[in-house]
Amino acid sequence: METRTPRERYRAQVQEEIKRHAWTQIGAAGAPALSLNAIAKQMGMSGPALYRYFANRDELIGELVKDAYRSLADAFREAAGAGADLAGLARTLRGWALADPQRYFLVYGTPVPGYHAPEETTRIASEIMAVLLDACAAGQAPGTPPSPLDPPLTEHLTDHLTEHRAWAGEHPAAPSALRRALGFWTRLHGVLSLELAGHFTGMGFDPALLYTAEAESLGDR
Amino acid sequence: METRTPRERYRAQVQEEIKRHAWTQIGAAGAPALSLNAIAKQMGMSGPALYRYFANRDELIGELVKDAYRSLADAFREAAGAGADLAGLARTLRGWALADPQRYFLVYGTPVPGYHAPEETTRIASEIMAVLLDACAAGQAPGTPPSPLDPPLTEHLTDHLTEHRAWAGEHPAAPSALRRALGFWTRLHGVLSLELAGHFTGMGFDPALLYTAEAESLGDR
DNA sequence: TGTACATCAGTGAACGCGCGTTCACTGATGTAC
DNA sequence: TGTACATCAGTGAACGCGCGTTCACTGATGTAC
Repeated sequence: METRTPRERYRAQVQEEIKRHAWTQIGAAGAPALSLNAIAKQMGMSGPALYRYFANRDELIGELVKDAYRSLADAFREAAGAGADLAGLARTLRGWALADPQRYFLVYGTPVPGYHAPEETTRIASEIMAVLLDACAAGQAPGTPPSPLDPPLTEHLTDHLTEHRAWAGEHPAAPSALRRALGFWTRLHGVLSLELAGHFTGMGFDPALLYTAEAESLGDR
Repeated sequence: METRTPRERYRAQVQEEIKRHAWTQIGAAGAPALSLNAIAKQMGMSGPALYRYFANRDELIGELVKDAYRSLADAFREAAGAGADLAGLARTLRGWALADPQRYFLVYGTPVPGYHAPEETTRIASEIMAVLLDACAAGQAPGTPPSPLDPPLTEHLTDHLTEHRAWAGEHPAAPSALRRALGFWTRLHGVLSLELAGHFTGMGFDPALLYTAEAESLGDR
């Protein structure tokens, strides 16, 4: 324990208080800094001109979010329409995310504090989930014995999934299929978000290998 | 295909151009909106007073990030010191994340565009990884046969992990232990970040159950 | 085909505001003799 | 113990800036007769 003068102690105290307030501030405002005027300037227009196209800044952001959701839903529908299985959907998700990391983060990244998703967003989200659930249920005939490759399903979790299937749009899939859909989402998102946030850079390591390994971990047959 | 007047087409075109520019802007600036003046006001001080404590805004943010990393490292070290296994570390991680979601997102959320992590941050990150690797290697005697519960390890991935172990600080762990550490990180982060970003809300579903199930998926013995 | 009118994209000035940061200062606290 | 000086936390004014947004306007384009 080093000796500290009263001044040094006081200084450290205020430093801590500043940090505490900074933390609460970060919670209040982490929204993407998006400037209408800067956009206008880049387009060679005056700022007010944008108001012909969007009522205000929030409406613009809302549109961006909706577009992002729609683009993923379209990619999923297209892949499923072409007969993609779970591994195919995994590749689709990765392609969509890598094509535009900012778009990915706008949907799955740090939530914007004030902003709350419009209804259409959640509607599109459940469409995406529906495509995924179809793929999880397909190829799994009723009564198929569980494979050791399947994501773990305790009795407790099985009950919980059976009771709470509203999120799945009451999709008539077995609990094991619901479990696989959840695993798809969380495991692949785990690799993707860490990769896109740069947490693997400097590791000299290829996240794509890990991603495909995780996709294979879902017990698709 | 609905009919559209030239005006409507033009309008839609410009709308798209605006959105395109908005996208590139979002990439340039998603940093947490943190105001020094607002902090000072909340503390009943004048703005310039803060410059007695931090050279500027960026230095303050850097300190917050470093504190966040340190707090997780401390939690991990403490848990490991108390003899926690992988499941225990998983609980530690979840506790740390839920205790302060903002802190979690500052470390693992959408990366701040301009900001680049100071060296100390990466040093702390590898300390955390070292604790995790110890836990992954413990209880797995050399030559232990692989369990079907283990995360999947293709030959290709095994080779890759064996070659690229710099990220693990040259930790003398078997590839299967390295693989488990990676799985720990990505799978738990996947559940956590989706949960904290609110992607499970309105699903009437308990993410904690999914989290523990994923923790069990790591084949800890 | 030509003319009168309506629509509407875009402009420029202006608003109030908060931002980060500098500067010269005041006044309390600590230090040296 | 008392006095002179140095240190340093905090203030208030000021800087230039960019923000979202409003308003009255201009001028080109489309529409109706």
